[in-house]
Amino acid sequence: MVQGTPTLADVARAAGVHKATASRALNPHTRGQVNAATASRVQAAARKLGYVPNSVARGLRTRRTAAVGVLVPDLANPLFPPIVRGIEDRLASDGYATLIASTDSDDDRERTQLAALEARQVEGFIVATARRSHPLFGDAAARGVPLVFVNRLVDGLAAPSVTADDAVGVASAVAHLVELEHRRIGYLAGPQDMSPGSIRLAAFRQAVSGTVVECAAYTEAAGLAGGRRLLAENPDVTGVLGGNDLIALGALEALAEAGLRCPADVSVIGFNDMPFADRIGPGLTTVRIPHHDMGVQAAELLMERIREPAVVAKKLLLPVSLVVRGSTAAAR
Amino acid sequence: MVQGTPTLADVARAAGVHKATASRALNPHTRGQVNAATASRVQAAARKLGYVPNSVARGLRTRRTAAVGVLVPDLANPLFPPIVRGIEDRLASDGYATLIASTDSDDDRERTQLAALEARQVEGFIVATARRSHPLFGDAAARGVPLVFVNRLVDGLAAPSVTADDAVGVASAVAHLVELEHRRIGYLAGPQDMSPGSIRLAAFRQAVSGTVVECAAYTEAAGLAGGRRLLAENPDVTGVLGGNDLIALGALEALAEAGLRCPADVSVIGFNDMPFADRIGPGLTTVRIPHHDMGVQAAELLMERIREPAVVAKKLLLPVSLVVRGSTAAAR
DNA sequence: CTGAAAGCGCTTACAG
DNA sequence: CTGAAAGCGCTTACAG
Repeated sequence: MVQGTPTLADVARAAGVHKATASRALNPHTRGQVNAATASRVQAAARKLGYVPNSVARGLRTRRTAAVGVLVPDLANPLFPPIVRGIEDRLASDGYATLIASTDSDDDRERTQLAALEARQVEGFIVATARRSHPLFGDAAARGVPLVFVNRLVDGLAAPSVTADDAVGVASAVAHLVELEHRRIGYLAGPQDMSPGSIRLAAFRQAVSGTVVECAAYTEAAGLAGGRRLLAENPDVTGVLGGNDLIALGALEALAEAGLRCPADVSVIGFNDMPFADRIGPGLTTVRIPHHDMGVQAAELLMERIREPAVVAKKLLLPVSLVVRGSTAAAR
Repeated sequence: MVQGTPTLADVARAAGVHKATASRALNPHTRGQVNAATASRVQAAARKLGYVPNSVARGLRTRRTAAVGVLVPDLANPLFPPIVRGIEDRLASDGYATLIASTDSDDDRERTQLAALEARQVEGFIVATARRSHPLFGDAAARGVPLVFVNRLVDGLAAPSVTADDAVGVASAVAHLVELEHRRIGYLAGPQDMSPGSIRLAAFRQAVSGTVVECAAYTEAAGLAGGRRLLAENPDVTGVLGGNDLIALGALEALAEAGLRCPADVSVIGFNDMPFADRIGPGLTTVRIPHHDMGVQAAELLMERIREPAVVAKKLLLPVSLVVRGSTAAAR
């Protein structure tokens, strides 16, 4: 009598075969090794008993858990959910599970979470938390842990990555402002210790000469503080580019504080096209990055890496597009 | 010579003890059974080798994987990330991993994802996808799978759950409109096959008599369609309550289409206080639910359930609060 | 306090 | 084509 969840041994007994045979009959890869009649007998027994293979046992035996760890700074940050959703979709299509961990960009939590997920024998990681100089992930890569970075790059590390084409994004945002005859353009840069911050800033400097203020974080609060500083340093500015949408939102607040209207007095552009950017203020003009697809591609790259660890690491730059909304208008 | 990741056997060899002893020395629960000197020798060896226990092997042996499955309709829906973040935080503090799956409220995907996570031997589920009548989860509960519902209830199921106090939320929203002297109030109800939809609608009906339009989904598009219908049926309406924030956003669009201003002509209230509700339109007045805490409490309840499966199921109603912003004003 | 053995549920060379 | 055996890396009664 079978009780609890049935095991392979139960199925084998019910079908009158050895459990090795039952295993072969049930696994699509090995089904060909089994007599067709036997195989269907086993399958019938499995169905009848409601047998579901125990993934933990299989994972221990095969050393393949079909699970992947995803490290994000904060799942509640609107940038990440669509990326994670893309990851999840791609992984699920290969039967892989998504283990998610928010690190709050805290070194200790990062280390702990990475270790905990490694202990669970995940087959690889998708990392959205990396700073430009980040020994933790350099070490992991060196240890041979399959790793793909998404929306982030680590300096000097030849690991696969999927990022948006930040440089083109900034260039097209600046071009848009220039076309609207803005001549005094300010940039509220994001933190320079993460790759998007430095890449976008470099692109801004290459595109135009303007006042640059570095914000302490990719947050509204930091954008507000940065916006105040920008207006203090350069009160005549007519166009402001934010390092991301949240910084741009903070900039909108700084403008309002200063009694300036957007876009009548000052145009503002964000970056990322986060959810509801179209509904905020006059509608935020921003650079759209393909969030969901970034997740999908990152998962795809990781699957490749897991299959072929030796293959050369690809760095994917996904195309961006400027989305023009109400926050930009001709210079006054 | 040890190569690859060290196992318990490697540690035992290095410390000159049997692996059973090594296991006991390394596990806080059993450390007391081991001579203190031996224990520290083992721990030193483990540290030196960089030993990390293999969770998969442990899980197979102990039947406890320290992993939990979380089922959401769509992680990219702004309602869920803060809840999931709360879940994750609470689970991580007990060393539990969070396995996340988006189901798109599709029956097949739900079934598949549930089965896949069960096959991975997760110890329980937190379910945010449940409809009021949902045999899948009724069956799972009957099978003895530990289950906690969050933001959703299943009719007639005595499973633990964490929901916001929807009835009080709607009552306070209506009271706010009434206080502002609104007399013609409309309600854009969410889908009635999910518990928040029916609970909120019942609360609305109890609070006031007004025009009710049922929206097909908790989306902006459905809110727009519903808003149009509401204005067609009741052009004099001065106060609109949305079944959630997204529906309220759609209502704002419907008003704009009809040439009505918010709040000058019509006041609008949402539900949930999703991220950036304060930045949308005139600032959305809405009922705040404690997203993060709902996640934390749901995880807490699940941990209890896993520890004590027989204990009576608690249903937690978390307090809500009306957040008054620019989208509501005195009736014209 | 420690060791030897069994076993969690699978898969997979190895024989036959 | 099928079976018997070993083993993935742990934990835990059972002896001693």
